[in-house]
Amino acid sequence: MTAPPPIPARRGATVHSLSRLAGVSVSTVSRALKDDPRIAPATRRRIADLAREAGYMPNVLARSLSGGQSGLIGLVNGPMQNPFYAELLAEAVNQAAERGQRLLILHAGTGPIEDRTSEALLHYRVDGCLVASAELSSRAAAICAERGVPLVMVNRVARLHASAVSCDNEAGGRDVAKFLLAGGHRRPALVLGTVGVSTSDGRERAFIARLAEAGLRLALRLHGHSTYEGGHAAGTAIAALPAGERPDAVFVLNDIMAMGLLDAVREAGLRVPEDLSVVGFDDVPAAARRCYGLTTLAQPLGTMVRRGLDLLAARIADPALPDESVTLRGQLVVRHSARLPDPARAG
Amino acid sequence: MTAPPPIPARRGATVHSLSRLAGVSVSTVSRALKDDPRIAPATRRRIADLAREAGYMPNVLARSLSGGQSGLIGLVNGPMQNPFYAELLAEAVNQAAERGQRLLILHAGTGPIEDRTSEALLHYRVDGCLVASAELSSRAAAICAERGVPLVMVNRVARLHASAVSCDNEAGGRDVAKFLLAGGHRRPALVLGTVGVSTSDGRERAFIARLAEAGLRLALRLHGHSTYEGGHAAGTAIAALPAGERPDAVFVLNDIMAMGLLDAVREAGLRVPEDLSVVGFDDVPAAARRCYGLTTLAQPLGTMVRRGLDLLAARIADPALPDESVTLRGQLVVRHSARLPDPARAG
DNA sequence: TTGAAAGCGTTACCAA
DNA sequence: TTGGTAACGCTTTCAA
Repeated sequence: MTAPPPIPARRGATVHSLSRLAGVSVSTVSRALKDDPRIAPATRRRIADLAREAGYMPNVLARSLSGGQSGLIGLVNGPMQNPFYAELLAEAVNQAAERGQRLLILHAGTGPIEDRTSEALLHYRVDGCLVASAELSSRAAAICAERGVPLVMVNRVARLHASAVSCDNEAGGRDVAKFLLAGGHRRPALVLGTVGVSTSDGRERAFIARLAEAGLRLALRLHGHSTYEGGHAAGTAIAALPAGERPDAVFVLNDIMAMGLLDAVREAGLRVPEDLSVVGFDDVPAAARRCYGLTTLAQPLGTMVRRGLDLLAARIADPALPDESVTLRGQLVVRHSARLPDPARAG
Repeated sequence: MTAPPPIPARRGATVHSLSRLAGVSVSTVSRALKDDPRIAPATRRRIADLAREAGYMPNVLARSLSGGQSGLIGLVNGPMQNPFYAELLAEAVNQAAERGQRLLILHAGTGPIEDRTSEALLHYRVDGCLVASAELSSRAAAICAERGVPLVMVNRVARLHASAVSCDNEAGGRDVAKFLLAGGHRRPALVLGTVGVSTSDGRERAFIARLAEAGLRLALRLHGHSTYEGGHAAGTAIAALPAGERPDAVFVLNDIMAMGLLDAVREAGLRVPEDLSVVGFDDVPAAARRCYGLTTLAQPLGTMVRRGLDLLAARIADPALPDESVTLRGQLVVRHSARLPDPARAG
């Protein structure tokens, strides 16, 4: 009868077990593992080999406990039914991974954030947090500031205790107005999303201001939820207007609503852009599909995320850095949901 | 000259600082904070108050170091351009939050998973991991098994060292075949997504088997990337076929491709469903939009995620539990992208 | 009902 | 170039 085989170490290798195997101290192991130049190359290699064989996996939780960073970036995201947020998430995940950081999703949805959620941000000691949706409560933001957890708003205007990166909403609103005016539209309407979204203000203000310069006023101003359904409802309402009162162009403040609106007005029998021009904002991938062909103001999402992570990284390295806002210029992508400028007139 | 005000504790309250404030030991604080019945109610309340005032935030990293769980669930997700994965993510985030767990996103994209990514799973000591996309390398899976990290495949068939929850792909394929046959289609085609996706096999096999029972064979079998563009390319190819060789129905194995295919065949001038019936799989939200009106086999995504988290929770509690596969029945959602069964014939 | 102390895995400072 | 040791914040066992 043979002795039973030794039970393999269930809990994996640690710097401790490696130090015993290598016959060196834990500090040497720790240093060797992070390629500290002070460790003799031979020792370093030996430990690296041992670590590989043993299937050593550093415990980042322990590492961050010991003064370091967690490598965790929090993300407070908007509703994933909106492809803009889906894309934002994808960008953030991939770009963070390139920097050796991981995304902890704190929220992905509409509506206010539960207290439990905003606290998780602190519980998990994220190194920083990207906020792309419904405002974090000011209390949560204040706690983050107090604790030195940098916050960066993405596609949201700056707030107290947070940096921000967003599209130049004023320029965007103005560009859309200019484009619509050049197209000869005389009865422009505006469709806004969920109230209280900070980016809407700039877009609306600049849009209206530019119209005013041309002596025009808004023919209609509607509010809806920032969803496909919200846009659909707005479109149905517009299509139901008597022809004389109907706007000849609509600026919809985000693409997901613009798509809903487009479907609704077409269902109602209106032709786009002959009867109604539609312009969106965001340039989500689906906007390019033939069944939408949406003219829209593209946000430079990849760059926004990159700059957001940059701001975060800088503040993680030096928490004393002041809040900073960066504004990126978007670009009008012309497709066929809006009447094109008359060459004769524009010429 | 006044003494400078004391610098506030920069690093937040800890069980230690609270114990000093309350004049009790750290163990008492620790216990009081988790409502241990052994602590006198008065003490408990006093400590709770102190904790609130001090803005105490437990450090879950430290907690999990000390033998507990991290509360972190890993997610290896597919490309977010596919609304199916966006929805899956949203479900997972919200349902995990209800269970007091947070999602660590390890991957969100197409293509193989980098080693760094799959290792992060171990580095962060996730309690378990949901895998919804491209296979984790077998090596990673083996390590997880060895380390006792439960894995649950979602919308993927079971693999070694992992539980799984998926839609009944066989039943789904059969249901679609039955529906198409009842609609009088005689030249059915199949469009598959990215090769090697484990769920495709069952759908295809059952679809073909049911056709065979009716004496029919596949008129065409195409492969593409599981993207809108992949579907679009397939649609273009089908529309380019001479009318005599063209299939009269296509079963597209996922909705994102079905939408691309739908747009492509319509662009090419075909009428759906008069010239071609299209049936998808998944039932993503956009499938219901008027411009698609896609008949598709709906996956019970909410339930799939729920059962997935259940499987995980059970294995976190008892790592000795054997792997388990759960199969959920999907449901055909009939819209107007496919010719309806002839009532007389279906009689 | 409460306290003391060990331990979780790492890092970093101070010696050697 | 390497080792010892004290944190980091929390939980838990064992005593009292």
